[in-house]
Amino acid sequence: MRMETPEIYEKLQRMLTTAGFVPGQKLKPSDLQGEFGCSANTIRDVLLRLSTVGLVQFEMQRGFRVAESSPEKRSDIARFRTILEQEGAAASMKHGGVAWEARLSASHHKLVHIEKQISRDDMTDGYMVLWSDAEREFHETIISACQSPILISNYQSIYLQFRQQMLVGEREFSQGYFEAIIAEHQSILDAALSGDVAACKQAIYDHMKRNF
Amino acid sequence: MRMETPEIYEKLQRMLTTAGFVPGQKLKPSDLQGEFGCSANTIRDVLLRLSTVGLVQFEMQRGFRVAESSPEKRSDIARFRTILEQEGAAASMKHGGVAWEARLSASHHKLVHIEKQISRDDMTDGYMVLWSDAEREFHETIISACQSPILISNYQSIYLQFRQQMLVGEREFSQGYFEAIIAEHQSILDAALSGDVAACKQAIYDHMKRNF
DNA sequence: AATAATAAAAATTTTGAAATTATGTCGACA
DNA sequence: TGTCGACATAATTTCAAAATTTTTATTATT
Repeated sequence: MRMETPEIYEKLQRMLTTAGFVPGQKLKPSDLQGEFGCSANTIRDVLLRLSTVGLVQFEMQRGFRVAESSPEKRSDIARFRTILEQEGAAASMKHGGVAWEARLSASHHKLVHIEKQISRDDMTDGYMVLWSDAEREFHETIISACQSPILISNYQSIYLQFRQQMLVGEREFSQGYFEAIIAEHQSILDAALSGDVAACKQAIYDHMKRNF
Repeated sequence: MRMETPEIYEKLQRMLTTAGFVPGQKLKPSDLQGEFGCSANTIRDVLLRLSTVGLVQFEMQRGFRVAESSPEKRSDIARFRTILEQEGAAASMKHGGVAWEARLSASHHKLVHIEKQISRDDMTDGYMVLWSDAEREFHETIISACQSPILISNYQSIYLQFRQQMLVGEREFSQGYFEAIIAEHQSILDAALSGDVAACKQAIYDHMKRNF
């Protein structure tokens, strides 16, 4: 299966943040080469880039590994993500305006739709991927009007790392879990639209604190 | 002049954050190859890594350029750095303890020594490099006890980008400039040692706000 | 004279192989 | 029996050249 380099990057990023790989697993360019139909060096380039985003661990002369996972690291990433999302949300509320509120409302609506589906029964893999994308879009929309490209790109990076860490956690995706999440997302939306910055920061904290 | 890959990375990073390059300047692997005595592909690897840290701009099929510089970008980076340093400092004050306070005190002492030298007359290039390193060490020490590896590595990255942006600013390195900076560093130290988190955050803000 | 098309040149990306470095196995010695 | 060292194997890094793409220069056409 022949692929262009940007496709390979996307594909590997998705594999690293959704499934397929075990933390700490070795990533040999010569092995992956066959899977993507390119040379080992092209894989190397891609892995090198993924390593600086934190999804892949790289050591000179020792090759690449899937980033390790630990409770401490999970907690660290969650806390850092909280800081960025709080600051980004506060700035968005300041600069956002009606257009931003509309976009936020829309992305939340899409998210809720999927979450309710899952909350009932449909927890198939396909739906989880859909949910994953919708959740990311909602959270990225929250900070999207912060007028800080740097904060946005750093947030995107940390969000992917967060996703990667959550894979191994294998927390209980029980009924109550999704119902709680639905309520939390609603709280964040309400606070954001109400204009109460402190309340919004608090809602984001409450949403994230289970991962601390 | 033959160099190992890690050396090349260090050297290029320093060149990008101290002098030598014009923002937006093209960085051709085939040109730099001669300078470091290695193949163009090795340079490519290094530039690829530097691009994900934000010091170098990379576009598919269009090669590498020194990161662009603009007042908006400078301001963005300064604001983001402020957020990270404030949060990092607050966490350090919480977890730091005496050992951290001692390290902070020591790095500040070194910094002041150099700054007073510069403030008098000695603004030669060599001293500026010394000051640059001491300033970084002081600021990195402030956040060093925050117990968040992620925050620390992100801070280091943004600090380098900040330095790079400051190169073109060419603000007035006048007498009063350094005297003001000395006072600001002192305020940060005092607040950090006093245990007043809010005051420390304020001092950091006051130190950075000239770049907003 | 200006614009579009074409051709030449330059630069970047990809490749496959060579050189270097790490890893694992086996046997010798304590 | 356990440890250390040498050898063989595997993997990674570096290289130089081929293939692709972009950029520049030239020519033709309106």
